[in-house]
Amino acid sequence: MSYPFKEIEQKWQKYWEDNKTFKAVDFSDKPKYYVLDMFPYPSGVGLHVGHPEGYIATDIVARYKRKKGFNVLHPMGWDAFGLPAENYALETGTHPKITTENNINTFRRQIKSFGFSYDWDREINTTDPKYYKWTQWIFLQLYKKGLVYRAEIPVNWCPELKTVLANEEVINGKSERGGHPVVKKPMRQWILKITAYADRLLEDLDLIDFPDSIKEMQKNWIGRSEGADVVFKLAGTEKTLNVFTTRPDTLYGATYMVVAPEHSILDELVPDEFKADVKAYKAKALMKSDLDRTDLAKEKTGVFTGIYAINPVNNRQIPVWTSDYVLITYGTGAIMAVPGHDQRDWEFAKKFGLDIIEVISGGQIEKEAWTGDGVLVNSGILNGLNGDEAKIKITNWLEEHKIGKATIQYKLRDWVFSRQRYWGEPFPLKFNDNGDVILLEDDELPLELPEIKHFQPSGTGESPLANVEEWVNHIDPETRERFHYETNTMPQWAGSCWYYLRYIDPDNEKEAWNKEKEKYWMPVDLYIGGAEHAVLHLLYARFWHKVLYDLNLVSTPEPFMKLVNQGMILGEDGEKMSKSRGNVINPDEIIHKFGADTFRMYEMFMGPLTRTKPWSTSSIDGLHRFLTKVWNLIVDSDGNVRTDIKEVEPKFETLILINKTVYKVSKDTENLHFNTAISQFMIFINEFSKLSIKPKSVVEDFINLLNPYAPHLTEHLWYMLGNHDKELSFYQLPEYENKYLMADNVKMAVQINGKVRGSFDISRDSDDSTCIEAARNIENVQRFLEGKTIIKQFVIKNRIVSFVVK
RNA sequence: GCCGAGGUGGUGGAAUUGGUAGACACGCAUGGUUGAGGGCCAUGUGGGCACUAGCCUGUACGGGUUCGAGUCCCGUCUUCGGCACCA
Repeated sequence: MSYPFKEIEQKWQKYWEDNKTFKAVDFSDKPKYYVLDMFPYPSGVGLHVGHPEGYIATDIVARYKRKKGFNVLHPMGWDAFGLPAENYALETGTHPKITTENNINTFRRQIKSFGFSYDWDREINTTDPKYYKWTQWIFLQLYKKGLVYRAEIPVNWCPELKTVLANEEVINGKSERGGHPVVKKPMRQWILKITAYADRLLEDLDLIDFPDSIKEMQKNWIGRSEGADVVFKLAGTEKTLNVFTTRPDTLYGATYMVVAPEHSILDELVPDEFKADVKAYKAKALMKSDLDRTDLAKEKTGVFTGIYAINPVNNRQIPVWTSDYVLITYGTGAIMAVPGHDQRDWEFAKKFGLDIIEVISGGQIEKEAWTGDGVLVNSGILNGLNGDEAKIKITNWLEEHKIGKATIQYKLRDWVFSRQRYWGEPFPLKFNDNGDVILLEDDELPLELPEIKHFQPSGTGESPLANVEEWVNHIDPETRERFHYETNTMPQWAGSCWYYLRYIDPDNEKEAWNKEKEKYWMPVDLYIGGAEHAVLHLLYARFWHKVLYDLNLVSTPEPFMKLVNQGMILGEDGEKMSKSRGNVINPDEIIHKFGADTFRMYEMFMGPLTRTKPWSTSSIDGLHRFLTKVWNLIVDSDGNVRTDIKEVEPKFETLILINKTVYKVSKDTENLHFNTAISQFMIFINEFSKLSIKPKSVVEDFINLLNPYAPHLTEHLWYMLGNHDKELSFYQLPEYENKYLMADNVKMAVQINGKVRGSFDISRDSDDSTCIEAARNIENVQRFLEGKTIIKQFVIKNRIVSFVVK
């Protein structure tokens, strides 16, 4: 059995599109609700079943909220810059623009087949010059605010492919394509000063409702740690060596120092007899690929530099080593090593025979470093204090002597914002022959990508744009001054950092968005997408938003109030879906066979939205059966409304059933517990279909309630039932009445020593003695009470009568 | 190694503040409808003993608190996600 879903779904999708049913209106007396999906990258393989999971969830919420009286903004667009289209162009010569357009058309068609209530008039595309004009404009605002700089940064250079690779293209130190070795090579890059916002990105996590795991990941990524900077004098020179430490309390235990192989003192101060060793070590460390680094993680390496530092607290001379376990990118690129109380330093000291001194009691430092708490020993002025006291005392001491101060360090690094690629936003700036940076004026935007035919990298690591002589170089027609454009482009994150703002005012040609509209729609109330964007996208977008907030361009400190990650959908074999495993499910086929409404309900019924769960094609039958039952409840075999649906007053039990359903579905929908809401729909149908006469008002309430989940079928049935004045999508949802939620009778269980020995029906809120009386009357209960002494008896209202016996 | 989230029937999964574990669905079994198949309807379905009322046992494993634990506490194992020498 089935029902004519194909006709119904086509009919209503066309109706909604023709009538722009779901157009979001700017400004309204109604409260607003902004529900956002992470927009997709339109890949060549089309939509897979994981994509729609989040989209279905947001669509149910959007439709639900609309029917609860909210003015809903629910948009969709395309994050279309990126590597795959460019790599495809390299292989086939097809321009990324063409590929992108084709892919978008496929994605749009597929997404529309689900009947989502997007306002398609707000569709955006990050590769559209009308869109990236404003991405460039925002970059200029960041630049003018002093948040952009250029620096030599090591990038992933693949000599074989003659190109620079993104981190995600490097797997275990080799290129994803071809498996060629990848090395670090310094190149000049544009960098955004995200570290300037580290503290606020951290603190403001408190303002937003994100999953704990995501907050935790962002916290770790930002990696704030409190400690102190300490200045060490170097023996025999006026130079000093600065370190950052989180354990200033262990300063007396510092027996040597380590600098990163890239540290500048290695170029200046190494005595001649050590130069060769140090140079060799540095060369080896720099040549190391990522693969080697992780492989060698266990065994410490390093060389003595011949330099000595002086521990300021005890004037002890300690050797300075260099080792790649100290990172140039964190802190000052140098550490004071306290082998007694840091495991890495301990291992290094053991290997190279350096002194290990105990300064915190409690451990056995001959066996391993002691990182726990304890009382300070062998520590001069700190002896006898505990760790926290010692930290404060020594930090004050350092500050008094002007050789240190309390500091906060972040793991977060500035954001390398350029890519040596064609298919991205060009930077809105140019250079004159002196190399000065000249920002483009607003009226020169967008700086469009030139049309090109060859996408080969230049061979020097520059982007393919470097080959386009006529685009790169130009001469000012008036001043005859020569300029050249930047050939790097922006990373894929750029467009997705602010797209949620463009939806608010997508056609605005004068400004990125209108401020009044921004004030009306922002912030995003609910944002749903995959957990793979836990850190980067969400952190970058939050960063841009905060900058825009400081520039008074947006009205909220955070862009997304509530974030939910949908779980991954696995193949039927419980493995991740992939072409190679052959377990990929094509949503087109499922919709063709069962219809969009069935697909929507199935994916929501599978389990909690946030959990990973395997696909099961046979389970879809159950949902299709359910919708067919709904159809058959109302429509007879001739296609007419059944005659047992009558305009009669519902019986009390029927009112209980529908009110319970309204209550449960409303509550579950608001909490995104779609699976249990659907279960309640099924319970309703199973009970209700037993009635010989079906009250029309109850049928209508049910159809109304089901609408956000199965919009096509319900819209159709609603119309069949004779409601022609307006779409069901705009009817208010039914409300429940409390008096029907509490049944008059309750079923209570009887426990003896905690085991259930029977149950009985009794009127709600009966007093304790009545309940005990009823419980004692049960035969099986009597059997267990016989010959026993009752020590205790009590009643949990409307639930349990409990006897404790001996 | 560290951080985070999980572990409930053959399967996906339900279970207010601790209060009748397994809702709902898939699958399976039996019966009905049908020329047959499919579909649909009915009944049953954690394991075990009785198979009628009922009893024992059971939510990764081992302890504990409680009249009562999937839920709370301690320990262990395990799966998934993230980070990875961050001083």
